[in-house]
Amino acid sequence: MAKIRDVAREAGVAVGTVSMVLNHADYGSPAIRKKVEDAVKKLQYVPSEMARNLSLKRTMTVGIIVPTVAHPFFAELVEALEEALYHLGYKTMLCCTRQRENAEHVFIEMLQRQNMDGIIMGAHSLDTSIYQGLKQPIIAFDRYLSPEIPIVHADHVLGGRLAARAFLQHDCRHIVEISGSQMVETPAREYHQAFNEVMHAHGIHTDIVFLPWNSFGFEESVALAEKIFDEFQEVDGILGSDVSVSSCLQAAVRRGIKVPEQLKLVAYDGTYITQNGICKLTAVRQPITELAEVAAKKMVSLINGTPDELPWVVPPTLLPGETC
Amino acid sequence: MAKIRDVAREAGVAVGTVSMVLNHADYGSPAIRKKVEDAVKKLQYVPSEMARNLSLKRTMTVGIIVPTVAHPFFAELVEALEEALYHLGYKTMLCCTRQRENAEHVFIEMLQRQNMDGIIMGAHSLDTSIYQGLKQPIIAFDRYLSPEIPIVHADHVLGGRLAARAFLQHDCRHIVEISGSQMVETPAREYHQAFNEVMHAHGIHTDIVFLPWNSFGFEESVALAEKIFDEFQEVDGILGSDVSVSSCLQAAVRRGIKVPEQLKLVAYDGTYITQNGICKLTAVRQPITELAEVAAKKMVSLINGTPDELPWVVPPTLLPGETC
DNA sequence: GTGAAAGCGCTAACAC
DNA sequence: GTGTTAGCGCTTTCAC
Repeated sequence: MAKIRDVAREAGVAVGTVSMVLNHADYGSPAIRKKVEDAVKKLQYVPSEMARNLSLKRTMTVGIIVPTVAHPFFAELVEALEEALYHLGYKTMLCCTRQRENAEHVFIEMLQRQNMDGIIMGAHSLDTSIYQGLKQPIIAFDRYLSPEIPIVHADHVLGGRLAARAFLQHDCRHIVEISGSQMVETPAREYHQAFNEVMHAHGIHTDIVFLPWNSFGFEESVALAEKIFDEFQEVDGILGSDVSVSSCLQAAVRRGIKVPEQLKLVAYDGTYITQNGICKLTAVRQPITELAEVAAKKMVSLINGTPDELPWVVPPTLLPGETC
Repeated sequence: MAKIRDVAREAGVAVGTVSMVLNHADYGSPAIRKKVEDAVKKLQYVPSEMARNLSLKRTMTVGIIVPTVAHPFFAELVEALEEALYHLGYKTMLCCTRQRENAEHVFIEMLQRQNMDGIIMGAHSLDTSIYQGLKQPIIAFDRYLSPEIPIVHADHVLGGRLAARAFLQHDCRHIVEISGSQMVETPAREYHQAFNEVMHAHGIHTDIVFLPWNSFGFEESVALAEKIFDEFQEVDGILGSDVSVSSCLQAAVRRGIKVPEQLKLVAYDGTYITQNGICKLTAVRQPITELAEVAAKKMVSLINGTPDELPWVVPPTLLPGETC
């Protein structure tokens, strides 16, 4: 493996010159540049990123922590983040914590070891104390981790109102809301509050049921759907995440409940699964791509210490469908 | 940020001693070890991974290239790989190529720059020439990339026969197979061959339709499902990937076609979506977790130059369901 | 067992 | 402009 010294020798210039030519497009005379480039080609020289990292004290790598990637929302999120980071010149390190609770500690430690320039945290975290006093850049995605950690999220108050507006166009009397675990501190909780406010102002009854902690599989969701139909016989509207609501749709089909005639459904998230089921689900779409772009850009700003003016909150939209 | 020199000074020992104590559990007297450990704690010393990498010429990082992560199969695969690599002490770098064709070049270059110790390649690749003459460890996942690149995959011949056996228990006369693009060189193609052999031996008619190149969305799959029902009115069995077949199931429900009475369905992959739809899909399950473990272990063996005896091919199983 | 010192390969400041 | 050189922080050989 050729190193920079070999290139310098081959080109008949100094090491520093090679480095400058390679890293600064406006350095050196055309003649010198050509000599260096020829030498690089001849020796098939590829600079060592590790040495570069050590010298520059950065890795151009951002870590993403999510509970799982086998879930439509996180899958879209991770893909969008990876894409956004890539275009900003950053690589993506992935950590899925669902199967091992301690993994986030390890990942945070990796951040400290400077293996990564920053972390975008999209996983639930019960123990937020690890984040206290961390100097390195962290951005939370739709999670309250600690007062100092900035957080990117959709405008869930608007989201809740959009969902409410959808239901209000019809004549629902009893709406069941499916929520994530109460243990998780997330802004997403606000959409239920905003939704309830509107519904109660209109005298509509709402019940709320909770998914278990750290539940991202379909199994729990299917089970919960069945339970809802068993417990709330008179339910005529359901609001919940894509996965929850699509499970409800399927359960409804199995039970011969007609959607949207007897039951209205609104999914919160609007990932690809709302568009490709038995029918298109009416959904509040979280602007995942935009959120990912904001998170990525904010992260780069944080790393470079160059603040930007991007808003931390992005508005969701209503995706019309056939279920409400 | 404390460095190793500070720790050495604090502990009253030499730099080399600190390094040895930290990296070799059996080095040094208990007294010395304690002195070092105390100093580490006092200074909150965290070793720099970058410096370590440069010295050791390795990164303990493996890259994973997939077309997308917003697809059940790849989502499960990536998660399983990340998990397996984690337990082997490796970090996971993620690259999704669906949205940018050139990304795999960049990733391969990163491999050369020693940013990663190896790559597990799960993406399609039309231009396999980049892989020629690469010295660094690459493992292909269910893809033929180049003769020298080893490949981990399920036993698709067995998979095809399992699918055939499922259909043969019923009285199908006309089966449509949905296949990935013909442009992709993958062992997975073999399951169609094996399946056809058995079916034709039993005098059963089969047709095959192809998904477009690089198609991993549900949209294409839904469109194809509709097309199949339009074109092949007398179809009474469908075999294809999870996504394709679940799209067919939904299209069938919309058209009032009774499953399994009028139409038998077998999904090839057996990801979580086969278990949580309108009904459980009968499926040939690719052993994703095992495949990921094999790939991860093989990768580590390749990196360390310590060959193992694990088989490269893992048998699939039949997941009983309600659709065949 | 311990300390000094030579790398690992690159970057950038500093003289020429 | 160009060449020299001192780091970046750690690992590990090699004398003591």
